Amino acid sequence: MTAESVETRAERKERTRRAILDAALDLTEDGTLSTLSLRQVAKQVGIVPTAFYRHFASVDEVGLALVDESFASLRALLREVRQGPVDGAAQIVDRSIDTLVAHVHRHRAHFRFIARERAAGPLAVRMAIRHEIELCERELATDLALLPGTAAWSSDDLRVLSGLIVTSMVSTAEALLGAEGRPEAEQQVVRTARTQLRMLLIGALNWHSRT
Amino acid sequence: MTAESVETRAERKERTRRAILDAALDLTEDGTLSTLSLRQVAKQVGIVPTAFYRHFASVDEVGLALVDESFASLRALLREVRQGPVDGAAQIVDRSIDTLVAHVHRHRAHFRFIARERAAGPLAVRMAIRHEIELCERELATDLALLPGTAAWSSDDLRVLSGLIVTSMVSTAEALLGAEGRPEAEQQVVRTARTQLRMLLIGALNWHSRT
DNA sequence: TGTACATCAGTGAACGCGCGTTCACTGATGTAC
DNA sequence: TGTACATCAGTGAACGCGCGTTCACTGATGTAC
Repeated sequence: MTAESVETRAERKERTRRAILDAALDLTEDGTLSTLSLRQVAKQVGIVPTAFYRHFASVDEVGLALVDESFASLRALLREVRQGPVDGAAQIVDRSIDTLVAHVHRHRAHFRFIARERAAGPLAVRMAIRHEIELCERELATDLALLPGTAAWSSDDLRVLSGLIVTSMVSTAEALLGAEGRPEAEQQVVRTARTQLRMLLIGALNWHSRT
Repeated sequence: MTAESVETRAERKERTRRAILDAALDLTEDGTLSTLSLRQVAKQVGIVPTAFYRHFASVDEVGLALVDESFASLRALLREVRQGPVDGAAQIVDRSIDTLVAHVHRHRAHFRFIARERAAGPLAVRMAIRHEIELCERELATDLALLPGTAAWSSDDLRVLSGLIVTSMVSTAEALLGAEGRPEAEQQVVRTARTQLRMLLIGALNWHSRT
């Protein structure tokens, strides 16, 4: 047997695992994790239902793996935005939203999954998602502290602003998913998101002068 | 038979219908509408599964009825807030949030239901909820137009601000649900919500002077 | 290199269970006369 | 007021179906010698 024609047992196993994750992501598009059946997944993957157990102990465990995956790519996105130049507020806003839009396009299934399971998933999955979002808020708060103008802010205020921005971005992502396939609706969502973020930043810039 | 001991057939039927709605609301607490089975509901109500069909054609129809109910009480809330005096911004913020907190306490099950089904419910239910939230945004935009300082705003900007406020309130409601039974966590949510709304309003008040 | 054994991803039959939905029914409530 | 009939909320048996999970298995891949 030639070197390229073989696949080790571990590689085959990994391929099946991937296929299970992809199938779960795909089948979750209509319905939620808790309506997803192990047998449906197995059927789509092309294995017998019992073979599922070689990879995961339950469907919930697949959910947790998908949460990890989704946020791994989301954190990559945030790192990207963060490494950009710190120019004017308007540029930061535009760049952030453009990056978000591109990311939602590339990882639509993951975003859909998170949007659904965040509210309706199994308890363990909901907790995992909540935790990841909190991490995002905390990281953003750290970054905000480095911006000019926030030097005198309390850490509470930084967290509040960070939470507000994250909430707005999450709802923008959800709106983008809702506008799928309708470019004009998507453009409207983008315009709205831009204005929202700018309003937020103006509120923030005027914050301490007012309180 | 004495007049008070009897119940008309229509009254009995209405009572069973109510019991079905309550059971659905209760059983939906863990899981979502789509994992809720007609037989579970019937069992909790104390009727035989087939009797369910005398009241609803499907579980989804129960969901739509619950959406109606939830937003009926929510609109009553909004009317209440709206009829209050138009005093300072800080007072409006405090009053709005206090009213929201009280309402979430009184209608916890309904809010949970909406939070879940908004993201994960059957298509018809998701659409109904989205529509109701849009109505709220539109009504709020109309009210905002009457406030001093927004006279020169475009209707687009009014809608953006309104959307931002509604999004923030929805996420506050969700956070309140998550803080159930932990008063100190709830107080934290309330403080955060207050600061968020104030930041938003400061952004709004400085909006046209900056753009 | 060749052989003997271990590992383990995937198989397939079988199980008991709760599901939505059908159907013909019952008997109390309501109504027309 | 009394009677005869209509209505209709709730009954209960029955159906076929997909579900998660068990178990003993197979046979290709991996490893020790």
